[in-house]
Amino acid sequence: MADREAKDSLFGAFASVAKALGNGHRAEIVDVLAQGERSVEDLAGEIGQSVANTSHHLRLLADVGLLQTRRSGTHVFYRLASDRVGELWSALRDIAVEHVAEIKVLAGDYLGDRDGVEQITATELAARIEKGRVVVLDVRPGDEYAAGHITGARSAPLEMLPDLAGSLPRSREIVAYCRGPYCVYADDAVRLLRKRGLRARRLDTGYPEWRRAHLPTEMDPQRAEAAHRGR
Amino acid sequence: MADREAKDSLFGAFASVAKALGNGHRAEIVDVLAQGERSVEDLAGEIGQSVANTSHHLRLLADVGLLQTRRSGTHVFYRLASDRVGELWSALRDIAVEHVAEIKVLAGDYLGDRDGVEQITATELAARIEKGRVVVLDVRPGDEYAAGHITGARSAPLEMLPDLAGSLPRSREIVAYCRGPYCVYADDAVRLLRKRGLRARRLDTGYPEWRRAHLPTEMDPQRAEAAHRGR
DNA sequence: GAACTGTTCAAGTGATACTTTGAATAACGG
DNA sequence: CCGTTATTCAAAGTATCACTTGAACAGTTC
Repeated sequence: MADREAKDSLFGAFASVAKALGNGHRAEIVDVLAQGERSVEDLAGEIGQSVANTSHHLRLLADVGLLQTRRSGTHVFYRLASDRVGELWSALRDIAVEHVAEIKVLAGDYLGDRDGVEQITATELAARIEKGRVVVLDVRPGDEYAAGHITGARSAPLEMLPDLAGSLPRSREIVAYCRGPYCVYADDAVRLLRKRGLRARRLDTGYPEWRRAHLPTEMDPQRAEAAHRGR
Repeated sequence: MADREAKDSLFGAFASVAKALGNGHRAEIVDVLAQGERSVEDLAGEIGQSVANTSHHLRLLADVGLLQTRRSGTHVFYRLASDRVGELWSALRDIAVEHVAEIKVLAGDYLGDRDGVEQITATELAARIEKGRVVVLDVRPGDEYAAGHITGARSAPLEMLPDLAGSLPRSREIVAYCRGPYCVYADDAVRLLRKRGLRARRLDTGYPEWRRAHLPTEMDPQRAEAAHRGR
């Protein structure tokens, strides 16, 4: 059939998008960008690569349409092209966990022992927030909190958590959350808090999943205004 | 940080799943398997590759956990590891279309001119079926129909459509569907039927999407029994 | 055991992927 | 305009990997 060639080209184009995600560093970039936009320099630090190399990977992702850019002064900010890209990444990650036995081992190596770190689902947490019976801690870096967080959550970056721990109520349950299911911040936070005798659990997912599920979020007033102007 | 290495390994493993989808032939295989299980030989014909090469690609997909196999006599049947894999593929395809301008061109090259091929959404079709005001035609090959189809649909493989066309009511609207949005069968069917003066449209997606949306489906009684035994 | 189907192996082929380097470009502050 | 800072580009280095084929091998059925 003469269509063969056209069909191969079409499916080759579909595949090129998958190929863009088929590299560990680029996967990590997408994972970080699911939190919100970031500068090249920022991302380079986050993934432990040179700026030039990071820029290279970013360009590749942008070329297949997964990322978009915005220039602000001397900085260039990259962001996911749409929420659907974040969903795609989540789906890929979940399927990998579900079907690749090896990943459970690797996740264990990275996250450390999760014994003693109890989890809570997003729907359950949402219900508890409604009833006002829980303190929610956002343990991501401060600027990620400012860019958007679970409504009512308090910012508690890991470095500041030891200082904050004293002011937390012993009577109420504490739930920490961070970037996603494969982010260590919340685990570290829960371990620290439990060591101090507080009742702490972690959200089983992270902020991007929460937001995409249309659960209540809010952002730093300044940011909200800026985002509004950007529309 | 010592975690760097562990993190790279973890994200590398996530990326390996994406890499498996990052090849045109493998993408096509997944697309075909979304209709139901297939033998190696069958798939080789479908994607226009040698059996050896197809087996190779299938093994790669199975190794990252996206496919599973079943042996029946001398044949080995491959299938998607779960519905979620089909969803992942759909999501990838949709994002590619949404963000890669080039794909619209390639799709046009493959599908031909879609002028005159009106579409109908799944929800709209479901509503019309309820009211009994529409004839639904499954224009995929007969065995795909047997493996599962839209409830009430009539099997009308493209080769047999010219013979069947005469028996279709001129008073009612006809909707043809096939494997998915990038499958040409339904387009060809609609063009043929319209040429004969019938009112025909195509479903904008395909059978896999319909089933995953939990809209009503049924299967060949024999198949249903076999599937039941397999549980 | 003959026929059929699928897998594996070894080998050929061709190229691609990733990273670094150094220079170029762009925007800003003064 | 100039120096500074941030990012991108082009090129080269490095390593290796991806894809396909043909033939041998293995499991199943008749």
